[in-house]
Amino acid sequence: MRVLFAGTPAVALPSLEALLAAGHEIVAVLTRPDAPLGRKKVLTPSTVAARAEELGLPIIKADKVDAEAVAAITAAAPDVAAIVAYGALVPEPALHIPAHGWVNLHFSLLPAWRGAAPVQHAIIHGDEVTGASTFLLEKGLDTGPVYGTMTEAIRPTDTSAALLERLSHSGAVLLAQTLDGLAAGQLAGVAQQGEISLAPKLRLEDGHVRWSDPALAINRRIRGVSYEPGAWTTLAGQRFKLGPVGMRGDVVSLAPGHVLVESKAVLVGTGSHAVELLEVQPAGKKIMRATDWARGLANKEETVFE
RNA sequence: CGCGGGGUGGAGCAGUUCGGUAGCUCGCCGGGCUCAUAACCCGGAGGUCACAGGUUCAAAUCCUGUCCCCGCAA
Repeated sequence: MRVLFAGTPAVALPSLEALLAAGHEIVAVLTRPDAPLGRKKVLTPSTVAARAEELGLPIIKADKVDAEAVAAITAAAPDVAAIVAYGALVPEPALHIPAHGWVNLHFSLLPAWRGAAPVQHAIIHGDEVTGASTFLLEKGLDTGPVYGTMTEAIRPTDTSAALLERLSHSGAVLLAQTLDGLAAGQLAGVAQQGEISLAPKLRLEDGHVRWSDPALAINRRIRGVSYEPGAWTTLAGQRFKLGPVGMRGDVVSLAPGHVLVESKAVLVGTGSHAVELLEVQPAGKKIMRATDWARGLANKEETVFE
């Protein structure tokens, strides 16, 4: 089929590759415009744009599907649009350009975790299983009929970044299969059934660790917000970033936020038992092992996170 | 010129206010103790103190400029 591929970040890349490998004709790639990246604000093309460039595919750069984008898409005359983490909503009129509509690869088992950050919310919520779904895009947010799903176990140490990486590959296979099914005319969408939950985009504040929370909740929150927007606490009023932590159920006497430096481990008290810090990043410093950070601490006994 | 922190042996830091050739906790190498060890004891290697210029008898430390890293904000 003639496919319009819409996607922006690295997580969309496996899907693009899978569709090409499956023999679909990518008539155009819709992606978000180059954005300033990092402190130096270097204008950088999206991951998808960069790859599409290499492949010599026609690229449509738009931060939203406006009249100009609609014209470009129409001109490309796709039979179907495949959309994976494009980064903006597709307005109603554009949904009807391809005969088969827009097929979205979403990283949850719909109707669970509708929204921009399904993987993150699944981890924070403590789900043991998640997955990916392909469905027909319609006006409502992630509400369309589902074409196919695949499941993926959430490992106890999974960060959103790691889980999303796995899902981006397994989901790509699902997306390719879905398009194959549509091309063969053998696939019909099924209305979403089950408990609905919402997964709005995470804010910086979502990464703020509350030490009075139970260790398990803290562990999940940190993994859920890693790599973006990142977990943090404060130390002496300054931002202190946290990598995933280990669980130390044997230490229950440490007050929330208080730090205990052992010879080979750095522990922090929570509302339940202690957690072990593994990688940390104090303000103004590079990311470092928690044990290294603790080595340079002036007064270890008085170190308390707010 | 958005605000701020920082560049000191392999790692994390102290020392910079009040100049006088470098210290702490580790790691590493060798030896010892031990059934054994991430524990302990003894010894050792390793640093042009980011870079350049300046002041001075003398600069990690004072002055000027440059590069790089990071937190915040956008």
